[in-house]
Amino acid sequence: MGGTKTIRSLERGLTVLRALQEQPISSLREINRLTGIPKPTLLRILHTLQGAGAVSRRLADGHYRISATVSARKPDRYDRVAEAAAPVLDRLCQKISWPSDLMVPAGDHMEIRETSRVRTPFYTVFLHDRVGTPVNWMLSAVGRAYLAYCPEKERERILALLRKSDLAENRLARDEKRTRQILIETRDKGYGTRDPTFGGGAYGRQSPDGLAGIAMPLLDNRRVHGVINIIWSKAAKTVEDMVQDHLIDLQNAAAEIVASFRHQSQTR
Amino acid sequence: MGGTKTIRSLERGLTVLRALQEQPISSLREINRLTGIPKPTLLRILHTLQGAGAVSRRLADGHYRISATVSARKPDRYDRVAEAAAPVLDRLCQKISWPSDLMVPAGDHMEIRETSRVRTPFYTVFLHDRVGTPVNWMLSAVGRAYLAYCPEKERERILALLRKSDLAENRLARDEKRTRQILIETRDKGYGTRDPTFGGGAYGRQSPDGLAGIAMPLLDNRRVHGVINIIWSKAAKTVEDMVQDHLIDLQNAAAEIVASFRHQSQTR
DNA sequence: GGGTGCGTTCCACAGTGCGAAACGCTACGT
DNA sequence: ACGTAGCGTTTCGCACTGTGGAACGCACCC
Repeated sequence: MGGTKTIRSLERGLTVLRALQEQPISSLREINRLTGIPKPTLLRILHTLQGAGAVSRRLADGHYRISATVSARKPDRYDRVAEAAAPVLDRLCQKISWPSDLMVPAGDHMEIRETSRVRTPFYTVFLHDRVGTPVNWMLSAVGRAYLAYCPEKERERILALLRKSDLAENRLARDEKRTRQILIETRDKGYGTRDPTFGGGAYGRQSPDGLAGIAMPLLDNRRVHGVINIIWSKAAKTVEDMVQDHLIDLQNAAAEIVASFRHQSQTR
Repeated sequence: MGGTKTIRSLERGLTVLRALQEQPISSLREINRLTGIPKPTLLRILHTLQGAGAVSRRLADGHYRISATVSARKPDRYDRVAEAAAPVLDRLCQKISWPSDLMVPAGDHMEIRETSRVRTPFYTVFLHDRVGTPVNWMLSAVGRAYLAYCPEKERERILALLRKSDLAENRLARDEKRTRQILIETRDKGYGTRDPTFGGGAYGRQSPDGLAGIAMPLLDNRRVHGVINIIWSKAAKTVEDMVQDHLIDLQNAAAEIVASFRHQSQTR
């Protein structure tokens, strides 16, 4: 056992992996606390693990995330989507300068799981929302895109949940006719847009965020793994112009995410 | 990405892990071929991985085996048992000088999945059989122990299979009454023993191996994960003496294997 | 008994990993 | 607006760790 020499740097690398298995998303500081390894060394280790595809970084806050192909416990389904989405959203943001989010269902709201908001030059505009921020189903571009494309059974379950809600922003769910029409329109266009009255977030936000967005489902064989969007200052550009210029990019991004997600699933 | 330095030794360690994920049981030579890393370096890496619990060695031939807690694809159920059994069988062999096997079901026969045969001083006596060697169900100590303790449904399935067989050594399965009696006796004793006519192996072996054995199921909550035995030269010791001296050790070993196997399963 | 294929050990050298300290950036508080 | 605290990142010189060719030991096979 301890007879021949062991390689310290490798031991420490594995220590980091084990720490990340217990806490799958961690900041540098947390990994440092967990492992006791000095931060400069950790940085080198994490760089190496990243190069080997064993960890990736969350765009939103730079936290380190263990890759699904390494993690021992089976990861949350949406974590795997987030991992696949991160590099694609990053590239998209480099290209079009406006940021994107990945949103996933979370009960009576959607929530942000990944975002390239910090990667845009104008990022101060987008600071309100972080990973985990709840977003309304019925009024948001992302919610509408999801509902329009998800399987009927799932849609019914979500709508039933919303109908029970007393919140003003969920009231629309009770108007079955208008709901249906909105979803049909969404499918016709091929992307989701905000309700004109919607100012971002969920559970009634104080002040509107002044943003606009278009949203596209991550459609994979009739299942929807989440939604990605493009968001921008309402003042800077009309929805029509954005669609004209970049809908195709959003579509490509969605396709790419789904493809790499499916590839990753195969290996497992 | 490549901006900051990466740690070569860690990269290579991960390379080895990936190689082992593709080929979960490999000799040093094979890993060398797969990775291109020189053998002395590999030895150090594998030592380190072993110390971290990421790989273990097969007793039988020293091959390296990726640990179930690291392997990306879900491992064969019995591979996990073998991994848990290896160190226990090793210790047992150190203690009592006679070797053991771990046997698992494999259709119309059982098969050796792990063994401490090479670890005993007298190991030339036991060289006939290796990992993968088939062993008869009805006549062997291990087969009888398994059948005596496995769930009834499974037992019926196996016996039905054997009744269809035309081989001489499976004929006993058609004698329902005697079969039942043998299993009852086995349960009464608490361990399996060979049929007096049995000379080892399966599918009719040329010459009897001159060994005797006692066998104990790896019983876990009504499921049987396999069987372990102790084998020795028939000439050296009677079954009674062996039971007297070491049945308790065999029982302890079985319990220990099941415990560590369950622990390992929890983590996953 | 010589040959072959592997695993393992040795050892001298060079490059690699190391971490304290300094730096930069953002968020907060006042 | 300014100061402070908390993190992530970069620097840099030193020590030591990882490296791999060569030699060894051991089974196994002609």
